[in-house]
Amino acid sequence: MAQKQQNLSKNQKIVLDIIEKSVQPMKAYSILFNVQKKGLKAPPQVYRALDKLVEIGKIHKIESRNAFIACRNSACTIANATAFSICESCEDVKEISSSKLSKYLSNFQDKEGMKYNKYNLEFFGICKKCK
Amino acid sequence: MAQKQQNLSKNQKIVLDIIEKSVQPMKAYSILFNVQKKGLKAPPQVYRALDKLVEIGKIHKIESRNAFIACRNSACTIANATAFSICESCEDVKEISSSKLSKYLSNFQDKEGMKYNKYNLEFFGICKKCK
DNA sequence: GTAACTATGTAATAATATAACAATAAAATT
DNA sequence: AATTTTATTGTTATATTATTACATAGTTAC
Repeated sequence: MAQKQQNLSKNQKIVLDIIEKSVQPMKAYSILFNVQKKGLKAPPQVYRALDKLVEIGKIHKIESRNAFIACRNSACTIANATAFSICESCEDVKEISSSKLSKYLSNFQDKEGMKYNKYNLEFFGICKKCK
Repeated sequence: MAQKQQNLSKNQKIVLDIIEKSVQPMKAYSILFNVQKKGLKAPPQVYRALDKLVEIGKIHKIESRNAFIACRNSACTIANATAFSICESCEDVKEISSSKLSKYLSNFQDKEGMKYNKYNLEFFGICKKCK
């Protein structure tokens, strides 16, 4: 599914483009290497774009892997409720889009009654292929 | 609650000790700095201990913060089902121990029926103090 | 058109983590 | 007790991930 790329700056488009073309999460320096032919030479150029893209929900950071993956959710503005399944063997990562799960977690309240505005959930296991 | 420290090596005890004394998550190099008086001079000494302590569930890594916190759960062997609440203002981190939540997540299955053996969940918000 | 804001380019460096290798110590086996 | 195996330690160097700081340029709002 193609994503709207309006409102994005030149560098943000370049970085998003390379991430969307990758099935798997990409590491920042791998992105940097891949966009050097497009003129982005230094880490801050990549990290700034990444920060913005994460902020607006176009991509998500897989925290346990320090890697970035394009958001494939229909809405694609869900920067605040993310869930992933990660295969510990082949490192395949998939975003989980379960409205049941997201409802459950968005409504979750801890004992002190603290209300959360954001969560990130990472599941680990062995995928079918690797079994 | 004091934790059993049998089976732990010298360096593992030293590192666990410093983490348990801290209310808040500690970063690896902050730990290193703090244990230098005890003779641990180099990063690998700390990282090895951290790896082992994470593996056996004595501590957990807060992935979004690259920091380590002592496990306060009664069982304290829960290395495979972790949930935290993180205040984005004061960076206060608390481990969530809700059997309801852990049951829900441990039983969660995605569309492809992949079964997970591990998860990590991080909630973000503003804590009561900071409100 | 100028002020305020956003984005860019660049160099340097900070922060986080691992590889590789030599040496010791502890546990298990005989 | 000697041997083998396994886990742990110490150390140097380096790899990987991310930010600071500053100069410049483009855009938007008034």
